[in-house]
Amino acid sequence: MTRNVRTYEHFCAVARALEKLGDRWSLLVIRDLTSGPKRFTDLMGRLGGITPKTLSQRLHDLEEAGVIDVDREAGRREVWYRLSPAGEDVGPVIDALRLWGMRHAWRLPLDGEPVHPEHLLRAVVSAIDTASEDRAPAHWHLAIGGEGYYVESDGRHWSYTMRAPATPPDVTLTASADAFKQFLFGGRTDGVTIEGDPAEVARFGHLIGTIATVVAR
Amino acid sequence: MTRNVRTYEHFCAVARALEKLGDRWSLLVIRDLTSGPKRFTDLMGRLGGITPKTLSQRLHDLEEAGVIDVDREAGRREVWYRLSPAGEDVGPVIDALRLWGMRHAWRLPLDGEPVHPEHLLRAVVSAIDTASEDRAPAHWHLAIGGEGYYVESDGRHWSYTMRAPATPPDVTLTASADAFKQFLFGGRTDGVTIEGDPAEVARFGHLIGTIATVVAR
DNA sequence: CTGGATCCATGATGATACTG
DNA sequence: CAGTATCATCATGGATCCAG
Repeated sequence: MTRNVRTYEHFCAVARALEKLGDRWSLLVIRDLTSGPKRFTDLMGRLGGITPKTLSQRLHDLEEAGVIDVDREAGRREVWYRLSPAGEDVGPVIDALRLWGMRHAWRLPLDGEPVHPEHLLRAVVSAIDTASEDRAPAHWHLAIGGEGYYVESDGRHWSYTMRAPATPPDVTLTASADAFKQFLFGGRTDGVTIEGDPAEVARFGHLIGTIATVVAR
Repeated sequence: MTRNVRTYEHFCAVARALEKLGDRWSLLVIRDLTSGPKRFTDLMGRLGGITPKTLSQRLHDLEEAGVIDVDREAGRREVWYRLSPAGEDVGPVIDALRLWGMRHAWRLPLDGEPVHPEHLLRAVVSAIDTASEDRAPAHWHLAIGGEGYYVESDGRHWSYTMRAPATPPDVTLTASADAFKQFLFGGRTDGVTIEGDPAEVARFGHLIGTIATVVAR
């Protein structure tokens, strides 16, 4: 509201960007909108710890900043929030933060700390795309906790998506959210089913291990 | 101090990075250390608007986070702050923010708003490196307000530095800080001296104009 | 039930002055 | 030069409440 107090008044594009994106929670709201439009309560559920007051204010600020668009259709209860084109352009900022966080601020999940498969998978994909030379086309289907997640390489880059690519998967993994976490951090395959051509499954296992080469020990 | 209150407690590398880098002023402190070690008062001077209390706290937090190293030599008054290797790795985050700020949060400087040539030049270089196909080797020497700034292309990327490259400059520009600002924003060459091979000078003028293609209008 | 708004407590930041 | 001390203000979190 009193946003004019929160400017830096530097003539610098970095400061200017931080005036719009730098408030607490703002970049996490954008992070959670990169996978598609969400409602207020969807965001509340993902942004564990945020209060409705703060989320409401961030959404207003980001709308005013032109970073998100709000769909309020008359006669419909739900309000949908989605990234504007400017909001989509924040992607590289979030990717850079993720990579830095993996390298320099990584730790195993605390007991009881919520672990969302999407955050885990984005970290894995980011590690593979950064640290592996293997970019041959591939498509993995991961069914985690009943939700479908997809990882693919188009031959040049690895990417993460929540919609199935047109190609059939080379590897299919099925697990609960907790079993998947155990698999990633401990290599334990209890409760994890992996199917596919053995060579592709071996490649999958090897690439998943790439994350260890990115995080600082 | 009570930093444990300021965690997000998400298992997500983005949130983890923001816990260490996301406080107000933190990324601007890092921005101003990317051009080399600085003393407390150097930083106070560049970070217009920060209070000594906040700067002191940010420096402590960033030291504790492993992002900066502090040189306190016994028997010497000055304390020098410089980026640690983890701090140098924040560079891509700041570059991504700068590009976003140029695209989506740009405006002309307000009257009286301090304009540091370094911030201006970094924006120019970022624009050229992002939006121009011309990457042929070059070296520009800009003497602005008595300080030397250097821009060069190694044939693949444009970069900014405060130390002179080994090669002789293709273009030399001399101006006061204000005249340089007028030159960049209005194309006015009053008080600006430009020397060099005419073809290289023309190329310089053209590339400087690249910034207009990056910023959103 | 969703999508918030309101009230209060506390922590973070700012303004100003001052010190080893 | 490199901060600290004090006081004021603002932003955020926690809990609760409310309208459609």
